[in-house]
Amino acid sequence: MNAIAEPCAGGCTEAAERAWVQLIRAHRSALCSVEKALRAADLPSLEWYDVLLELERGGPLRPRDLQDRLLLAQYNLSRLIDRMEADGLVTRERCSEDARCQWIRATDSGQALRRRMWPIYAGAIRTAVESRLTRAQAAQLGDLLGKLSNCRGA
Amino acid sequence: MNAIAEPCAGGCTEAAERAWVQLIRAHRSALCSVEKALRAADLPSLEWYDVLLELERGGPLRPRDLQDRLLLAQYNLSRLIDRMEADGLVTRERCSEDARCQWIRATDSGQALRRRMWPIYAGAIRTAVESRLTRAQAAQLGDLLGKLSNCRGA
DNA sequence: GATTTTTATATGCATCTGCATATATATGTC
DNA sequence: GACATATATATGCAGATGCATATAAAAATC
Repeated sequence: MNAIAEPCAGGCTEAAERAWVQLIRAHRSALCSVEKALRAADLPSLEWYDVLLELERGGPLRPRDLQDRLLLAQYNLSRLIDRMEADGLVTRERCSEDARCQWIRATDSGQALRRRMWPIYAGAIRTAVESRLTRAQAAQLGDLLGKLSNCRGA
Repeated sequence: MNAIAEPCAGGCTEAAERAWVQLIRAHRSALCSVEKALRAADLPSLEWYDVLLELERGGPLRPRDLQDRLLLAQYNLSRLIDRMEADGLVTRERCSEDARCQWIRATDSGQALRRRMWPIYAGAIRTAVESRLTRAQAAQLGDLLGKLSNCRGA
């Protein structure tokens, strides 16, 4: 997943192109620094954080729900849950109404891990965003970006 | 690489957090749709496009230069060039002044491939950005995002 | 109520990624 | 100019990703 620059012609407006390119650069730059910080602190990747957070927020969730909220591909999420389950961070529980589904729940140790991750994560957000934008600019950026999302993970 | 949501506390401002979360969502959503379109058209990933474009723009470049411009990790780029070379899209050429370096050049077939990719790519940019933002908004988004990038690939 | 279609999840396989480290050449220092 | 250090690139290996497809249960259709 990438793409950092391309010429305009028979294509799209310059402004759109620039926004696109910068979106990719900014994302790469920001993500790369958080992931490094997490690894340096011997913590797992952000995906794990996101899953744990959604579970804490939304009570037990089905993989399907996580998939929608996190925009992850189905097969990826399936294996992510495998790994997290193997690490004792979440549990799977077949649900009675619909035997296809299952409830995923964060364990105590999962919640504890998430709390340990947050300071690192927040630090990265401060470095990547807060230190470079005013509050108003950050708010505006959030609004503009909000208009762009909607692809389903798979 | 991910992260889609997390609570604020002992961390960062709400505005920064929201911008962050939306950055990740927007990126995931946008990238996912282009990559799908490219695959559907039986074309390689955006990374390949980016490399080819940089090479066309900047004359022959050293892997090191590409690494900086595309924010790719050194070992990743090294193998990406392997693959592209194997497909006859770029050539490597040891350079005389510094025997550690090499010049990477796009072949004709590389350039042709890039041109074939562009319409798909541009279409994705239109869908992801142009159709959702006014010109002015896109320009503003580009500016704000521009303030966020700077991590080196490795 | 048997058959098709749809939804939820899992998995084999090839490819890609990240990490740590290797190799080879250049540069700086004494 | 020998020796430490820095720069440019490559690679073995483990783990993650994407694709296609499998399984299994629900819902819809007849």
